Amino acid sequence: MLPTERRRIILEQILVARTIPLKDLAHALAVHEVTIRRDLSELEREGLIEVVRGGARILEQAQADIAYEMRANRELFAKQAIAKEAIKLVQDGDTIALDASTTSLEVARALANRGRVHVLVSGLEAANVLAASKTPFTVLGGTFNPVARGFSGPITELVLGKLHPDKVFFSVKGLSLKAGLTDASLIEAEVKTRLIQSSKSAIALVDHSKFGATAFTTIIDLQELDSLITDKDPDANTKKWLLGSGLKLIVAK
Amino acid sequence: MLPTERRRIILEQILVARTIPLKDLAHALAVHEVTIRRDLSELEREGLIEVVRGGARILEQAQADIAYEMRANRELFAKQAIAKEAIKLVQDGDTIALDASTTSLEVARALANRGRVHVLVSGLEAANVLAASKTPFTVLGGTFNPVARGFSGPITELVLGKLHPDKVFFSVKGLSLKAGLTDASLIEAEVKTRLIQSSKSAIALVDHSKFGATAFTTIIDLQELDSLITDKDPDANTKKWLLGSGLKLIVAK
DNA sequence: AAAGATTAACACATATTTGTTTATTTTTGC
DNA sequence: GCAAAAATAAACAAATATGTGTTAATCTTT
Repeated sequence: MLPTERRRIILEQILVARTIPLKDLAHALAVHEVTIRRDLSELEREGLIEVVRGGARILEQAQADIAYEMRANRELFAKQAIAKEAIKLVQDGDTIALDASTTSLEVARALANRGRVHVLVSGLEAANVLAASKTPFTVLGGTFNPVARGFSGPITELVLGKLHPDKVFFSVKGLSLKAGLTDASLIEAEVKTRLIQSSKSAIALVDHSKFGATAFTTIIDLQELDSLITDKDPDANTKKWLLGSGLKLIVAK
Repeated sequence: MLPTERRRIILEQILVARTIPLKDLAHALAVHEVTIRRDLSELEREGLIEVVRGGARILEQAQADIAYEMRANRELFAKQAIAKEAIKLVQDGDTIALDASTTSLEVARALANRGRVHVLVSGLEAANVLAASKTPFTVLGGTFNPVARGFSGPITELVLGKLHPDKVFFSVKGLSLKAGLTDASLIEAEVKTRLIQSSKSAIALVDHSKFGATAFTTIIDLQELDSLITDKDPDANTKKWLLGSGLKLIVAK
């Protein structure tokens, strides 16, 4: 195991437990206490945790970053498979809008260097990915939200009122029969709703871990959706409901 | 010399010469040809150059990135000194606008974690710096310009029409008696002009390497400027001209 | 075919990572 | 307060990884 990987695991552990004894880490990772101690100093130097006697604890200010990183890596394989299907829907000359989700980030990666498209992004990471490639893109603008690592708020709304992308790809926190497509934050959900309404075609990217989950607020009705891409077949009831609303269901393999 | 530094030098050489023989590099850097060869493979792997028989050549698509990096590092010390003076002008509760220049990037770094300010940025790098810190900020939005690594165009103008920051810090390409404050690109200059006009106070950041230079297009009249921060005393004539227009001249030491 | 360029294989020096041991500091129970 | 226990820090050593140069073999170009 690479030192980097070990440190990532340590961070994960600290994030869920908020505080963790050094001995537990040494035992769980089967390395010497001194090694863990050195890892913790390194993570402290990076400003992610605070070393305390007997172990370490999370720094409040680093929580958003770590949580984002974990979110981006969770079900990464599924997200990549979904992104691969997503870009099949993209045609030359299209203007593509992406929300600030980690699934859309994978779409941005897949879109990089594809050429002959213009991308509209609302997330900082997607902007960085596209800036490193040669894909032309426009940032929506707005106030930075450290949790979502995206831009939202009145400036974003202002810009969205003027733009009409051909296709919007977006992700959700939950997909359930009783609540539909839901998201965790009102402000982020508002951006998604606006994006969807201003675009000619809306495509939801929903990996299987979102099935059955209900988050805080509903984004849109299923009727407004054109396609839904996922990585596993949903259960029969959900499938029936999805297909019943007239959308195109794409299952990436 | 660190391998990284050697590779940076190689890139610089390739950028100016566009193509360079392997032997020249080996000789100039006083290392074995094999070492250069391995450096070149690494740079090729990173997508920055193409290895050809006898040496290497620049990849068109990487040119903007490398040029930006070089620009950001040129006169870095001067830029940092200027940024240090700049943040002395910032007061708690201020809304600060930054253009996409590499000097403003240093201001963003100096501003990070200062707290109690809201920053308005038009450059991607500054956004990344602020996102890593805890400083709240808003991105202007707009279409990404790979050369300036900033956002500009109609979307940016739209947003600027609505916002009125307390202070704007911006840099220029040239400062000369005959043309005033000038910049290289019309589109970028337009963003700067709008930024300056919408803000309550405009502060130019001009390191000494810009003295006497005239770039393509004039940004604003000196009269519209409140302060000018530089790192070396300009010549007597220029100084007289600057002070004569009623602005505050700050020389960082 | 000869010259030049590239690749591959090996060796050496240096840097990094990890564990062990020992000394020092901090905490805790009395 | 003091002594025992626990935690930390410092110094050293072994193992591994990385960077560099040498040599020899192979491939391109002219």
